[in-house]
Amino acid sequence: MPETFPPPEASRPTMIDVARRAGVGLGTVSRVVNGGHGVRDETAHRVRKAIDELGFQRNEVARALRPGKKSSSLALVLGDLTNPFFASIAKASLEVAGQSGFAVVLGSVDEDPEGEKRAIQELVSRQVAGLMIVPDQGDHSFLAGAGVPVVFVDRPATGLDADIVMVDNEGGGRLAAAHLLAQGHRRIAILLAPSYYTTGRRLRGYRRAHREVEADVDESLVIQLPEGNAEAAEKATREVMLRADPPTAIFASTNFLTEGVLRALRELGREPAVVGFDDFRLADMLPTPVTVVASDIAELGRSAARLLLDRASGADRRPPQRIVLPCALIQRGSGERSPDSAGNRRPR
Amino acid sequence: MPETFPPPEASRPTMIDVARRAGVGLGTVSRVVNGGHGVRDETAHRVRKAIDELGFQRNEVARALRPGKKSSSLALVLGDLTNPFFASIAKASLEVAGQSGFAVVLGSVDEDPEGEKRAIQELVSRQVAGLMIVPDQGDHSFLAGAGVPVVFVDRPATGLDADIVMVDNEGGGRLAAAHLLAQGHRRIAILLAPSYYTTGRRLRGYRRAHREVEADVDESLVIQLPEGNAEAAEKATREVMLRADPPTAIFASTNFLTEGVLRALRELGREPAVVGFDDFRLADMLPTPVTVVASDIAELGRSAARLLLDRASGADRRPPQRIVLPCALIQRGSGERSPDSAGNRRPR
DNA sequence: CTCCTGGACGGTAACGTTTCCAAGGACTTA
DNA sequence: TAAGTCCTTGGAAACGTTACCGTCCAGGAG
Repeated sequence: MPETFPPPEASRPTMIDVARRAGVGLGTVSRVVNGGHGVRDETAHRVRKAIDELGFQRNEVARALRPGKKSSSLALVLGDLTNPFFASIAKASLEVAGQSGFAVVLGSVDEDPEGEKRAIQELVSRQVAGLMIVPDQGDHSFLAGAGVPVVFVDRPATGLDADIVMVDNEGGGRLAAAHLLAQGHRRIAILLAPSYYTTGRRLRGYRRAHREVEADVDESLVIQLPEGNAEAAEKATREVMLRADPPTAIFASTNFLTEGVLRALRELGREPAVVGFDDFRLADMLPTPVTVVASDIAELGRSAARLLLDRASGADRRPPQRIVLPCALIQRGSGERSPDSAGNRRPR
Repeated sequence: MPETFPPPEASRPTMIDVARRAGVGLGTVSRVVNGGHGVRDETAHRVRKAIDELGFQRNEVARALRPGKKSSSLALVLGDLTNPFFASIAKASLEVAGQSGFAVVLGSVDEDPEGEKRAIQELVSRQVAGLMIVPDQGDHSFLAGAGVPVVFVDRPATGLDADIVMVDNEGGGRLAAAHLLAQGHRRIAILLAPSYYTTGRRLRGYRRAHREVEADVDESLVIQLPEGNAEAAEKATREVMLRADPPTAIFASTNFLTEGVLRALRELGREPAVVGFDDFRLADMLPTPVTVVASDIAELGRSAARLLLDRASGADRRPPQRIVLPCALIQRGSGERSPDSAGNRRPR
């Protein structure tokens, strides 16, 4: 016979069941579950025994219903998890939250900025204890009255005075450009993903590095891409390298962009110096290992989660914090090519 | 003066506030919010107006408190999000769930199998509507009475008769080995991560491919690694390649293992044929592009989420399903090296 | 011995929603 | 016209927990 699947709901035991079994009042069970202050040892023991026997587990939803009590979940709103950058943030924040018994609810936002707002409000309606947001531009003032602590990650947002954890983008951009300039490069293309706050800062660092050695920036080498993916970078690289006056070096301001640059260069058989922003897996295994400006992305996630947990618990009442993590240059080869070697060279 | 931060909680409006403002009863507001059946258009309109004016948003926690009503969240329990394999699953399931208005609560389990159990029970206590689990071995019978639908992803688990979505591991293993055998390879090492169900099946396919061409398997080339990471694979590869009778080809049964193999080979300057299981970013950009057996990982996540949503809504009452996705061979170069070229060759 | 104090515990009112039931009105049918 | 039916609506109970407010008892002080 066709058995019914799934099996019928077995209702889980509640505190009332525990109280009955232990022969105590409901309030006492609650006290035991929440740390057991003001309960005699012997009573507490009896309650704990009943809990074990029944396999009782507190219903977190009912708990979160009480006023003031937010649920023990943090929300994390970010873009494409397939991007190792976001994945690292997610993993790290998950770890920190988990250590404090907090779960993490994920909201992904590949779509419009309107989708981000919707996702955030959805999460707020789930009474999360705090929000970690990698904002995709746009105004976040609608969160002002939500009564939920917010930490922005990787980039700031307008309309809300909240904590933020980010990377020293300007310093990193400067580091990359300065490294190339120091080797004599004077025509350094920079590829920028559209409208990200971060890339704007990286560009600033790039300009500053030029100023510091009194080099001019050829504005035609500051390339704003229509999209932030590898394909756009590949196309742009192809175009700029085929110009009459190609750059001798390329600074890709994002890990995906770096990938696109490398693809285009392989196809063209050209080898300008290349520095990428953000490290990526296998960067050291490519035909020419890739020099990058890297930072501790995981720490970004960890700091955000820590900060948020402190805010949520009320332990931290300081004005909004601004945590900036340093960047470091990792030299692997692609960024150490001299300007002369940038010309046409057909490998293999 | 030091202003207090964060600002005091602004209590959000409830249905009761909406009812008062619209001059209707509480039940009517609920009906409107849930689709508005059985409410006169004019009344519904008045209620919606009040909702907009107050900026009301349903409290999902209170909603989930009602018996039978699970929260509109799915749980996803998996290992390291930093592994693109898991990240793809997470992203895809997030997308599908989001389209149905479901959030996804993440539980990560890098630790012991005991940690997995704890994480799962935590999520159950949050009244999630369903669980997607990438089980890390071990018995899952403790979920039998939980009354929550479960879908296992990528590998089965014991102790619970639930839906499962996975990849044709045996077929993929066979595909890889057969490809190498067809080119004359007869000494094909296979690297296996420890105790994963999946790698066991891949080994099976490897053996089957050998049987099909009546080739013997040299058992010393079936290498069980102590750990499933790149370092272990690197070490094992070094050892096996330095033996008197090294293999002419290597089949790495996992994306991380493939990476380790490649590192070791680069260091040794040897070039046996290499086939990896699971595609990975930049595989085509390496000095010798890497041939892999790939499957649609995102589809794994999508299927799991779809199945779970159907179960949760009660729309699907069939006995446990078993969805198996196919694998395909992607030839890029590393898997097409002939047995003769496997010898010592120091590139550049 | 009586009164008071304080710790331990039981009971109960919320929290915000959904759902069920009953009531009222309009309309149909005989 | 009376009875019945359907649609709309309001009200109240319930979900499982926490927090508050009593009550009870033991023990100490007067």
